[in-house]
Amino acid sequence: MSEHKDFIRDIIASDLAAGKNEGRVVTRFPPEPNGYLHIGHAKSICLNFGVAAENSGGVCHLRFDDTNPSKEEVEYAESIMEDVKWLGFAWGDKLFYASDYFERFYEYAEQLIKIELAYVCDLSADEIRQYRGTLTEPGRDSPYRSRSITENLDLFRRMRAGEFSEGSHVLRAKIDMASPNLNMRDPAIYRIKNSSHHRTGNKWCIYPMYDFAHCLSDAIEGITHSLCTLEFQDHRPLYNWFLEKLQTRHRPRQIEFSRLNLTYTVMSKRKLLQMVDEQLVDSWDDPRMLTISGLRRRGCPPGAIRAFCAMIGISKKDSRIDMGVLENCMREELNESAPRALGILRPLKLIIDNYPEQEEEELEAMNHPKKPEMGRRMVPFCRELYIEKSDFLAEAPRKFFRLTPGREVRLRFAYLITCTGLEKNEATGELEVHCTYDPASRGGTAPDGRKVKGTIHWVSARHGVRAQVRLYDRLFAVEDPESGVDDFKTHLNLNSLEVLNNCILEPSLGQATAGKHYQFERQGYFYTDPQDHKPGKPVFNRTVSLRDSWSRKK
RNA sequence: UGGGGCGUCGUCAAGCGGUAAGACACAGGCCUUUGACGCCUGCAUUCGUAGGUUCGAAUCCUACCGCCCCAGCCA
Repeated sequence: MSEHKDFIRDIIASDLAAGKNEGRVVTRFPPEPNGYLHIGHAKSICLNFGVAAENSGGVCHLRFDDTNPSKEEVEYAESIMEDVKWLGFAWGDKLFYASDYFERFYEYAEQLIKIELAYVCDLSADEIRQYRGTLTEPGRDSPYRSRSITENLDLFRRMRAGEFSEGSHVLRAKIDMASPNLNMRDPAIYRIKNSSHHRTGNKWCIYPMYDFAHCLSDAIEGITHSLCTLEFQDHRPLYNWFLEKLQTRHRPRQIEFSRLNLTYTVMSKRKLLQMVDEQLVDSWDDPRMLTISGLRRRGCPPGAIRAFCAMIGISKKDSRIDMGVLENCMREELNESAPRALGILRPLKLIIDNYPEQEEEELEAMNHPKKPEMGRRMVPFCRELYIEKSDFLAEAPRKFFRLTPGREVRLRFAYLITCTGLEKNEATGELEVHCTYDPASRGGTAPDGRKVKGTIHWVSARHGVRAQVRLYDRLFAVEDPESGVDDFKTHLNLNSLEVLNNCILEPSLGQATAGKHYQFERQGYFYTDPQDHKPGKPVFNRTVSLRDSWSRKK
């Protein structure tokens, strides 16, 4: 559990100390089911569910903010529930839908009309915009602003009854057309929409706007602290206005914090949707996407996302967090939990000239260098192996601790070998590295105790299994794809996906099941693709590479 | 030029009048059968700028500068 203190937790603690809300702490995570959740939502989920969990008796509701049927779908609602669960949070029986309150919202709206604080306006959308004024000029009252209560009630009821066409009428709050806060210039609170709703079907043809529905939903559920992002700061006066005028029993307190931004990616649902629609990525769960489902498919453990959210904190400052922070959280968790294995991404044949042609043996390997309880396994060894292309250099600098003619290295868990040269196989045209091994060094240490700095990984050519490995990189080539005048898509990293089809893995991985994490030693963390991987037909996604101070130095 | 916010290390972020936490990144070193992991060391005389109050200011006051959000019948 995060022990992090931030200004929101401070406020909640002091509200509690002041005896507010009868000591209750009730938060809510209120997604609109119009897209998939991304890591920005995870920040909010961790905050809301986290705050509830940290306070005894605290509760966090999951509430779908489904007031705009033209954008919402059950598919999205289902994915959202799956994602929240996967992240490790439980809402128990506190699952709500704003649409379940439609009748109550309607009653509240009539009440507002009866106290002369709402009116039906016949202006068109365009006219309303013109009447609203600008940032520096006040707006003008709508000619329909002074309709009588009876007339408003009649009109509003006929709106509900479906007597009017979309756009012809709207119910507005009567506040102040001269307010410096544009949200207070008689905002629309109900509009006519002839679309069928994913939960209420065709029961309604008028739907409440966010500003009206959200505060009331919070009040109905007895939310104590309504946490949202910075862009809603200007809506807070409106939020409070509705609750005060309607004299609701509960008066939740809205508190805003800054959204999450990460380098080399975009975060808005709109842009993610665009990437999916324009097939710049495969789908919402493309492992390159920072959607929860994309991260999951990539192999990011939920705990890494929680650790990340705890690490970045909560504040009101606009920020853009380095993608490296997220990657590091993945490494940190996977380092603890992922069993090790040997796998060659870009194979290069290695022939041990003094190893008998027909001989084979099994060598013991640890599944985790620091956790003996994770066990050991046997890996087959023979005369011909595959090693990583990048582990051989015909002409190497002094600091290159890998294979190069004349130099000795260790084959992980196996033997010390000395490279004798590189040759081209006349028959196959394949490049082959040749070496000799020291039979006395079985296991990887020489009896004479000589030091060998380099250790490389390998897979038996005779026993290894072929696999597809997908390497993912950041989706965008620049830190902030949204800055500047260009369309964000012009900054796409064209090499964000590399598919390797000739990878050779140690045989034990051939039978791995889908949805399993491994560390391929010296390379990174890999995850058997939940959809495409089958035992016998392995497909691995690279979740994140290992840190590599060697390549960074170069 | 209206209103609402925000400005502390490269990036996040503590600090709430008593003399700049921590994390990530970065740089060295140690360890090492993963150039991984781990461990150690270093890394803001300074808190957007300029004044002021005070024995004392990142914290209080004033002015200025910069960045973000708002003119949906989206959320």
